[in-house]
Amino acid sequence: MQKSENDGNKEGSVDFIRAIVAEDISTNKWDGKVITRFPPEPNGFLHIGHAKSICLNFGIADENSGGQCNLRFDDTNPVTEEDRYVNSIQEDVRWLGWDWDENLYYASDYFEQMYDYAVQLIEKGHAYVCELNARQISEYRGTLTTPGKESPYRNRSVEENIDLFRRMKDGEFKDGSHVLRARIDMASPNMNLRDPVMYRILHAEHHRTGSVWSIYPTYDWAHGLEDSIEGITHSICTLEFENHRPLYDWYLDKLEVHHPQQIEFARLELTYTVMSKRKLLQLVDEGHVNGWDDPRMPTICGMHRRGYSPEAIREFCRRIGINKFNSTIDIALLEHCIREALNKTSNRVMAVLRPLKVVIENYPEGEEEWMDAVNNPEDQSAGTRKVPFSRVIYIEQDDFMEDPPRKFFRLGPGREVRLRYAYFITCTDVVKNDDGEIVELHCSYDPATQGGNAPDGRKVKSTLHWVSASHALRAEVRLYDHLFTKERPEEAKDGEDFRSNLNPQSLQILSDCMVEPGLKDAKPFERIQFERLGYFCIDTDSTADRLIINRTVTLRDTWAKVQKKGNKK
RNA sequence: UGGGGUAUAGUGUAAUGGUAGCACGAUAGAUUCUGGUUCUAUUUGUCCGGGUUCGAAUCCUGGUACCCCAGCCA
Repeated sequence: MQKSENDGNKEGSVDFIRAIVAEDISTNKWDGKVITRFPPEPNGFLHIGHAKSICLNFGIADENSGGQCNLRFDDTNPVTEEDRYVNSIQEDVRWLGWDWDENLYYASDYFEQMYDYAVQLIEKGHAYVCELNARQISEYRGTLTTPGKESPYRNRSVEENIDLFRRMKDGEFKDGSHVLRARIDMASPNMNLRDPVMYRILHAEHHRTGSVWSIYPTYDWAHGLEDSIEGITHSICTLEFENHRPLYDWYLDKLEVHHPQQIEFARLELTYTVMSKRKLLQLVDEGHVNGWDDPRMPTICGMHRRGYSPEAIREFCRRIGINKFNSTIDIALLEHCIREALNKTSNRVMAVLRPLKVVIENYPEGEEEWMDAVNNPEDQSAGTRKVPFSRVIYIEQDDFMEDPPRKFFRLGPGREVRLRYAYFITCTDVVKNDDGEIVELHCSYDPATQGGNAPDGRKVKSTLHWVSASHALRAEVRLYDHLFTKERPEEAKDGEDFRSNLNPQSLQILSDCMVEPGLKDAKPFERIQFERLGYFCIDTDSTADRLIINRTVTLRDTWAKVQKKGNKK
């Protein structure tokens, strides 16, 4: 995984972060070491945006000899964090293909040391206990254009601060009554430097430390320390923390401890979806989707269930690059990456989503043949299989038109097409019900075309997939489309929000699908291609007697495009 | 009206003073027992204005636009 040879351009072209790392190695800045970290807060599920960060941090560690990437849970806020998130995050990172070896850490492991650091700062006169309430602190902070006011508690003695801080820790005070603040500059143009809060009182049960602490460090105080304690060399984070860097610098300098280099990059945005934890949570809570692992969600577990492969996600993260400005990636690139990966790796199967019965009248009743079919034309080693053929089969409703337009190559009255791996058939009759709907086709077959080739060399314009009626397995297939109808779901009318752009057709359930019998023992998460339709994945809801299958993504479909264009005219 | 960032085809990303390239998308064609895959071709770009230079996406200068910051969230 050396060098992301960014898409065929000159070798050695790397993103600006990797360039910094390479430079630091060549100058021996950190004794040639590279230690990064992925620091999620265990209060939610990982999504594709996190994958970008994961691939960056673990990727850089992986590409450099002796590199190391820590998985560190930033668990400084007990009221939102839970063990189940710790578990799912580890699962997702591992599934994506990364390994933190022994380097699994928790911010809460450092609570004692952070407390000592805070005492040091107090002793040096750099921190004080403030008894202003939250609203007052906010008022005293001033605004973007006007300086703040100093807290009346700002000039307490060191002794008094030490005593008060200890009592905060010992649980003597109520939530919100006291905070520990850094003593910096209430007039700083950078709001983060206007005496930021370091500790707040929270009588809450922490998922790891239980009730031993009644004060908890804020992110801004804790995060730089965590990196410092772990000896992180390159602390990679997202753009919004750029404004916080001077504060982290200040803490680390006052403490005179190891000082990592922070580098900021832009978070991932994707068209037709939302990425913020808050919005994703809302989708789940309000039932717009069926949980965090709903295959429509951009969560890692959702994409896993949908049928995405880790390789495809990693390739996507490699291709989107790293930058310092907000950009929105076209979801078509993600879809391209999954098609590219699955084309090479997934076995082909025939399945009919919307069955149309076809009776081959000159084929002997009660007879069956097992046709040879190639499992994966892109991979010889995948071998072949046998597919049963008989007198009554199903084809796709879309593959027949009674009055076909010029560009429709498939079956129509009097037309001849090939049944993949089977025979050429010609439509001889169309059977309709009382409502005029087509319910059945009668066809004849040419015995000489067994296997799918005509000895006389005649061609057909199209090849259809099919299943034998008496052999086929029934299945429920879930078709997914973009979760939102707009490229940028946030762009909603006045008084409405992103939910107004939800796509009512993002999930379509087909319950009478027919698939090859070979899928009998398919297991959840198994990925396959249904020929001519798309890539699919066995869903976790699947049981021994009920096959449930997700459509990951369609195949590229030029016929659909032709149709669309026709409709517009 | 404060501070911190950023600007290259439709989208994303290269090019650190020397031919603006690549990918995705779109379009056209070839091949094909998947209207898939593969292959070929076409299309569109340096935010704007000055300056330095033989030569500027790159350096200087003046604008413009967008993003972030006023949680005891991370």
